[in-house]
Amino acid sequence: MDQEAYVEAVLRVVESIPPGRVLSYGAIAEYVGQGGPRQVGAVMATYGGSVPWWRVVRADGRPPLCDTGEARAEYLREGTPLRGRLDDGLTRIDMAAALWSPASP
DNA sequence: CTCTTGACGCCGG
DNA sequence: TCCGGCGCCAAGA
Repeated sequence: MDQEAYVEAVLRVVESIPPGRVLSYGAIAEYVGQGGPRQVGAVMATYGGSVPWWRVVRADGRPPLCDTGEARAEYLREGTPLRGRLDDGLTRIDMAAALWSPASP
């Protein structure tokens, strides 16, 4: 699998994530079956601008570090399952409820 | 060829 | 919860 195919595979998965749900970098890498979480992150850093990047989160339920606050607004708008207080800037995602599986929509 | 770096992940302390 | 360390894979210096 060449670079372009890998990038497309990753973007395809990210675009297929329904509103209100999320996937972790690791989960995406696992589903694509190539590379690791860091590779997915690298793809997102370059081409993430054209996909719903806020639906891609860390395995521990935190949004990407690069998030400047836009993600939190999206979660509120889409009704993504969150945990804890939302006004403390530490928006965490309820992984158990929000994690989505590409294979079983 | 080696070393550093990164939108990561897991295990302690 | 926060912090640090180590593993991980690929790209760039």
